[in-house]
Amino acid sequence: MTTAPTPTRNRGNRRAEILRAAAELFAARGFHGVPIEDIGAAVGVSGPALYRHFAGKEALLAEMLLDVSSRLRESAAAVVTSSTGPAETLDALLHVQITFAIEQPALITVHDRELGNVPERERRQIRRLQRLYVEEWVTVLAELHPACPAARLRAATHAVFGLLNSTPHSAGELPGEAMRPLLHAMAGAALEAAVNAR
Amino acid sequence: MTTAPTPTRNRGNRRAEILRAAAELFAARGFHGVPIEDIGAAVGVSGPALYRHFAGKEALLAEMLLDVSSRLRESAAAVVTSSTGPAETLDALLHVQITFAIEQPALITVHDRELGNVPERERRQIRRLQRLYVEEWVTVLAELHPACPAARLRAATHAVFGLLNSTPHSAGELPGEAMRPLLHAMAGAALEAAVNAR
DNA sequence: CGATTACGTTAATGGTGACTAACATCGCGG
DNA sequence: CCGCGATGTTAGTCACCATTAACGTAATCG
Repeated sequence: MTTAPTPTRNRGNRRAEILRAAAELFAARGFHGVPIEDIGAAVGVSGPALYRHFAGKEALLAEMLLDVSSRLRESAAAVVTSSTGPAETLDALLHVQITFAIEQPALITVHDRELGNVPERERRQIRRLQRLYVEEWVTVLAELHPACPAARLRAATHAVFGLLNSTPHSAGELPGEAMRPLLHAMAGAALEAAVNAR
Repeated sequence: MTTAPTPTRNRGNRRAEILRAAAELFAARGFHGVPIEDIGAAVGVSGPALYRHFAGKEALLAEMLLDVSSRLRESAAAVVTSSTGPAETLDALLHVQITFAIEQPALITVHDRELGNVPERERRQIRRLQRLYVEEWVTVLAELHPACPAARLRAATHAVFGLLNSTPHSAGELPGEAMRPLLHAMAGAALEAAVNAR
């Protein structure tokens, strides 16, 4: 206990710690499979201490997913506004999503599994952010391939997300440094094919 | 008389019905999110009637996942043994997985989310089948591209599964008839790109 | 110094849900 | 006709778990 001279230095820290630990647990065992006591235990406090930081289990999940989806959406928006051309923008979007998938596999997993357990109100916000994120991709793709119908571009985008988010499954197969360019190449090729087929 | 008309026919029927309904529910709300009563209700019986057909909730899940993974593995094995060449085999494997993903999205979803809730014993069997299934893919890919390291092929295979299994997410976007060739083209291109490493 | 705030702790409490018991029904083979 | 196996039903039972109560402790601030 040598590292705690000032007990109050953990102001916003504990919250973040809890969110991180909960993400791992939810990803591994599912929202309903994780008792609140386990979340506490994972950060060194036990059980109902969580209620000092969150209104409840669902509120915790909601904040987690809202955070993820707004971070993704913001990154995408930033990339789009600061770009020089559609091809570069697409590359940058791929980079964003790949980085996220490789660095935060638990968050990605929870993000597309547990939306149904978020209370109605914030679920709508999250969905809105997700939709906006997808639309950033579709817009860029449409610029590159105006002839391709939007529905097809949307489906292709979802498929590419599936490809990139597979990272949690192939965790041990390849080192992260090899994974990144592999995913980039595969996703790029898949999009190219989606847009050209027939 | 081996074929009893009325009495024994419902036996296998009801079981299958339950498995089908449970798959939908598990896919939508997660294993722990579905009370056993809801499963019963979905097939018109109520609650504990399930125990006439399965040893328990986990046993039901186990049977479901075992069935999926052995069906996939068997289809793959059949395709491999009856094929004329590696390129055609790969096409046939793609066909198998795409058909499954499009026709049984709920099963696919549950299959890669809920393995953790299967009791140890049958979890091992399921994992074995999954591994064998992946190895069919890797073997064929290795024949086509002997220079590519197996680990890379495995990672690429998982990524392609992620792409193909994204179907549940992009459900409404495109009609199934358009979805099939799109997925095939994207997956093929992604594999091609994966294998042409730098 | 109080007092308030921030954070934890350990006991209830209440609801939910898996599983079991006790009790029908019904189609059949003897 | 009788027993019986297959299949359901409805009422427990018993754990588990989210949430709340009631109760410390320590630091900040007036």
